[in-house]
Amino acid sequence: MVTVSTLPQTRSYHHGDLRTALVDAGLKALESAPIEELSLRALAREVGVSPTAVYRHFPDKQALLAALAAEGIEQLGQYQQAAAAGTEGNSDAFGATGRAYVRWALANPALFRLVFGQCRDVGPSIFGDNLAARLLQDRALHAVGGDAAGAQRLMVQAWAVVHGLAMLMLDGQLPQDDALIDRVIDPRTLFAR
Amino acid sequence: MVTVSTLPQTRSYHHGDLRTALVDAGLKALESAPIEELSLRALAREVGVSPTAVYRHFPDKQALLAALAAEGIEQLGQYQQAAAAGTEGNSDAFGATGRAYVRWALANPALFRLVFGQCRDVGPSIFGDNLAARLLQDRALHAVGGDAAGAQRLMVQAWAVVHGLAMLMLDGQLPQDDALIDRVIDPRTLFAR
DNA sequence: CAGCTATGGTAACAGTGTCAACATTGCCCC
DNA sequence: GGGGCAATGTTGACACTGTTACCATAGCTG
Repeated sequence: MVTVSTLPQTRSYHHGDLRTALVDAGLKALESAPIEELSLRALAREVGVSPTAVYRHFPDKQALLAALAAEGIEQLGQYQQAAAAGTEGNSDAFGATGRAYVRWALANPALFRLVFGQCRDVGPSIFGDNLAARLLQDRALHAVGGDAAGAQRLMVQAWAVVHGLAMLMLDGQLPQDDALIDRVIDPRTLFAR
Repeated sequence: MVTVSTLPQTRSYHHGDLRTALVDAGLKALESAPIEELSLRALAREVGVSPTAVYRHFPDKQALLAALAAEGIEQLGQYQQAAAAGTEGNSDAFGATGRAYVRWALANPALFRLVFGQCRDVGPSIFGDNLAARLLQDRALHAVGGDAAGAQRLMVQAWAVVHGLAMLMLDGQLPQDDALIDRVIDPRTLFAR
């Protein structure tokens, strides 16, 4: 997504596509600042519009944040899907998508936090109906020998490891070390077979 | 900690022990409201003091939050230690402290978030020099057969699972189901031996 | 072209963190 | 015991925030 729309040169009274301009500005802001420092007025200023114009497109700040989070989910999903695509049938597909999850989080800290702080049901969005999700589910089923409950458990365990590692690294509790990611997310040592 | 100090009945100009009163009020506020809704002025109002009196004891809001986080670390550490105490020598000491970690997080959501969002180096505080920590390290060493690097990896993996599960449950991504905690944090299925 | 509706702007309000200047108090030392 | 000083608390103000009520513009539709 992120249709840049940097063409409001016509400086007319109406902006043209304020909504996506705000979302884009928000995403850009989140690249270099934490969520708490994201202000509606600053965004409006950035886009060259009055503070209250935002309210023609979002009922409140929460709604804008939700829109940003939706973009984040989309991007994370695509990133995971891309990571999984290269490893079809590979026995390490599970690990590959997990490492992609963590790397995306480290690359987009504020957006990652926003996604999980703002959205309910991210799980279905990520583990839902897409390539990466089906790969994971298949692999989980194989790993536990066709036991559905066991596969469910394995999925949650995997999600927890990956999410926890990302969070601990984002919060500075663990070094953001690429090699550490590989060492921790290693299906050979992580889960009992 | 949490020395209640509810004895400012003398209504003198000076409060007596404003600092701990503010910390206590902050901890109480975090029991029923998220961090973003915690305001210096509200806290001062609660304690019966002018907004700027806070600045005689904390250089800024960040410092107050840090003090609250320190209390949180203390409490979490004690809770873990208590959980580990009952399982000395037990083969499930590892799992027991992990489940305690998650349960404490669910019981103190805002404080848990504050601890990990505010403090650097929580790891050393928790895995440092205390009963729970030594239990964990011993158990990790035994599990991997005396290999120090392997034990380190196991510790990080365990922390990640536990932290991730707590976060996902706090953020509503997974149901806050007690049975689910037990199912996920199960050393028999979690780590390869 | 008239007018309605979508979109944008102005002014204002309550609330926030923070600073500078002033007030009060408890305590130490002569 | 009294003087003075440092610790502690207060007042007033500033810049900023999200949000609302009301007004202005402009683009589409009849």
